[in-house]
This record gives sequence, C-alpha cells and structure tokens, in this order.
Amino acid sequence: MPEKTGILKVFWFRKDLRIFDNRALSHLINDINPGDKYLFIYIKNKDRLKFYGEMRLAFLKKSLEELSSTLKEKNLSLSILKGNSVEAFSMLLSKYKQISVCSNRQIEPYSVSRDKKVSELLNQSASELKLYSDTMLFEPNEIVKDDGTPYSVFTPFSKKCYSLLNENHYSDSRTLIDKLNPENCIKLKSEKLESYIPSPIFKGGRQEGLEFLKDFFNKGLSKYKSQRDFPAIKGTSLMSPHLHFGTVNIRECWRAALKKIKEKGDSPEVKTWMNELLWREFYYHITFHSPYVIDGAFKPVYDKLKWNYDKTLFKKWCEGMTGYPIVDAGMRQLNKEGWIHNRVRMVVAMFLTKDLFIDWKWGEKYFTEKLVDLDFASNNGGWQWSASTGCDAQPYFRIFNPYLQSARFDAKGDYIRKYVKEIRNVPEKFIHKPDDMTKEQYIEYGASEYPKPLIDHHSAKERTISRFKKLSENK
DNA sequence: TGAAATGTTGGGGCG
DNA sequence: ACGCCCCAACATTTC
Repeated sequence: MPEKTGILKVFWFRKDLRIFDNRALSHLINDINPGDKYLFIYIKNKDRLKFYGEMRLAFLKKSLEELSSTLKEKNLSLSILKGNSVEAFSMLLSKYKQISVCSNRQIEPYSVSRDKKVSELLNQSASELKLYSDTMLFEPNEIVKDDGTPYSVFTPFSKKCYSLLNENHYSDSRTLIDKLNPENCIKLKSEKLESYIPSPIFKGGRQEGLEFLKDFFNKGLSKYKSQRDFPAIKGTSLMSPHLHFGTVNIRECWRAALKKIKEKGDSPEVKTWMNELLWREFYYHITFHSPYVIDGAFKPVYDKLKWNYDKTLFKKWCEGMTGYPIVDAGMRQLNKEGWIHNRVRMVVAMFLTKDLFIDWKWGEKYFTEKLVDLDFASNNGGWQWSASTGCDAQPYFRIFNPYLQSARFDAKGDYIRKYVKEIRNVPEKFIHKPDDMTKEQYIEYGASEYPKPLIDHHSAKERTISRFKKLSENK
C-alpha cells in the first residue's frame, strides 16, 4: 500500500459541467499554492443515474466528454470516480492524508444530506468540503420576507429579487484555469460512461449550450413574451437542460438579458424571460425551505385529496393516447424528444391531475424518467402548481380546458400534426376536437386509428372542483 | 401563466 | 324619424 501523501485539493464537478465562470472553481484556483497537488473529479453514482432517462444520460455523457477535452487542452485531466460520494471520498482518503474539496452548493434534499455525509466523513480526517454559490442568483436565505420567513408567493418574491439584485449576483467570476500548473494535476483511473441515443433536440455539452444561447439572444429573446406560448414556434430559449447541468450558468443567461435591454431598451419581452429565470430561482428556494415537497403537497392539507391510481388511464396518458390531440402531441413529444414545450407541459399536467384526477406524483415521476432537462425543483414546483397543491393553490384558476388551450396556442394545429400522425390530415375545424367528426369523416381524413376521448372534460372538471370544495369544507 | 357566467354597450335592422 | 330588440363585442364578476 502506497504511503499517504500530503494535502490534496479536489474540485468536485456536479451540476456545473463547465470551466467558464464557475464560482467554486475560481475559488479553488485562487487557493492553490504553487506546489499543491490537485484533482478534478466527477462521481458516477449508479444508484442515482438509474433514475435518469436514456436521452438525459446521453446529454450527461456528451457534457462530461466535452468538459474532459476542454481540460485536456490545458493539459489537465478529469477523473470520473465510481460509487456513491461517501465511497468515492473514502477511496481518496485511503490514498491522501488530507483533502480539501471545493464544489458548488446544491439545494435538493438528497444533495443536502449527501453533502452533509461527505462533510462529516472528511472532517474526521482533518479534511473539508467547501461549498460555493453558483447554481442560483441568490442563496435561499438571501430572499426572505421582512419578518425573516421565506416567500411562498412568486410576485413578492420576484420583487424582492429585483430590489436586492446587484452586479455581484451575476458578474463573471473569471475562472483563471491557465494559472494552474498541469504537472500537479493528479489523474486517477476513470469510469466509462455508457452510450445512449441522444434527444434529437439536445445533444449536450457547453458548445451546444452557448450556440443555443446565442441563437436565442439573436432571434427569440426580443420576441419572447409574444412567442413563448406557441409550441409550433421555436419561441423559448431551450436553456433548461444546460442550466440543469451547468454547461451554461444562470449568470450568463442573466447577463444576456441585461445586454439585450442595454441594446434595445427595457422591454416586457425580455422582462418576461427574466421572470422565467426567477421562477426557477423561486422553486429552488421553495425546495430548500420546504424539503417535504419531495413526497407531499406544499400545502399539506392537499395530501388528503383522494387521487385516482388507475394504471390503465395513466398508461394511456403516458403513451399519448388520451384522445385529446394537444395532450397526446405533448406526451408523444416527451417520449420522442425528452422535452416538452412549456405551455404543453402545463396542459398535459393539468389533464392528468384535473381531468383524470391522477396523483401528480405519478406525473412527476414520469417526467423524471423522460425529461432531458429534468430539474427536481422546477419539475416538482410545476407539478404542484398544476395539481393546485402548491403555493398559490386556487383550484378554480388552475383548470385548463384542453380544447381552448389547443385552439389558442396551436390554432392551425401545426404542433398537433407533427406528433399525432393519425390526424395530420384533419381540417383545422376538427384538429383540436376530432371527436366532432362523423365516422365517415374519420375515414375520409385517415384518422380512424385515433382514440376517442378518455374522459369528458366538462364533467371531469366539475367532479374535480367538487372534490377540492369538499376538502375545504372539512378543514 | 383560466374559463364560464353575467353585465354593459353600441350599432343596425325593422316595425 | 324613432324606439325597440337583437346580438356581437367587450368588460366584469364569479367559481
């Protein structure tokens, strides 16, 4: 067994798969003395990755490969370790007397408890885990009401964000990677990553993320408010998976928005996007302050709702076979591309929870398995919003009519036609509600294979409202 | 980041 | 010409 050597400085990549403007990495580089040995790691934990869908694994692989080759260009090396985090650091502690680990803080309950365990392990060996703020513009304790308690409503939360926001929150931390002496970079045996077929939209890696951001800055940003709700148009930023894996960071997005405002003046179009970025922030903060949302309603009273647990209905929803074209188009896009347009995300979530009255946790789980951009906080927040179990519950305001949503946001049915091939030749007047066609018309337009609606929206809506009402009466 | 029901208004047809 | 009615379009309220 080799003799244990001196202090090792470790950078632990997690949801920050880039060199550029990486807060913890900037700190590490500043802390490194000329003779210090250092190591870059990513920990491949099979027990966690088994929850990832294949397209998401492909995204992760591509992003890690790109990160690794960026480091290689500087003669530095990324080591991919195996096991869970405690096992990986135990292994390092068996080789090095003392290690100092730098990483960027995560707020998900799982991550918080993992970091606590890692920290305790390291502390036993006079080692440490240092965490920095990078994933969000604000740390959860920074945005609180005047009485010190966290916000549970978005609008006042966002106002507080704007009032406190200054350049320190979004400035480039300038990661001076060139300062490192490559000779001191340790290289350990790396784990292999399995190959999967990527999403047709997102392949992963920082290069793609930057291209998307640039493209959005040039084309979509100044029309964001007016275009973002139409799923047939490329009106959204497509930054979500890159923000999740940190191939592009939140500050780069924020600076892009500010740059646009500087060039073109203050515009509600750009402001709307900034608000969307703050929604992400909001749900992160909610998750941090109310970790019980991982398996329960944000407002616990709604855990008393008696959801349906009908596997047959749920399967139809998963497959995009509900007979509601806009819902089916969304679910088929999810299955095929690992992504759904945000507007349609709300429509399918609303249909599952308010029409089929199936537990939002089932939908949340299915999205977790399928989405490339899956991010716990945004996904959970979005599902609870749709299910009316979250902050600002208000079930009356939270029931979409799938036909009206379809007619309003996909008027010509372009989006529907792209994913629901059975009805692609149906005329506009029937595309949102093929059920209005006669048998002869179904045949005439080649739509005979398309399913009849699983449920009647109007009666389903009434039933759902009465279930919510009953709950508030019993309070 | 709704939808449906209800209320209001104003222009045009028509007796 | 006038007033009444209808109804679309828009606004407000309610769930």
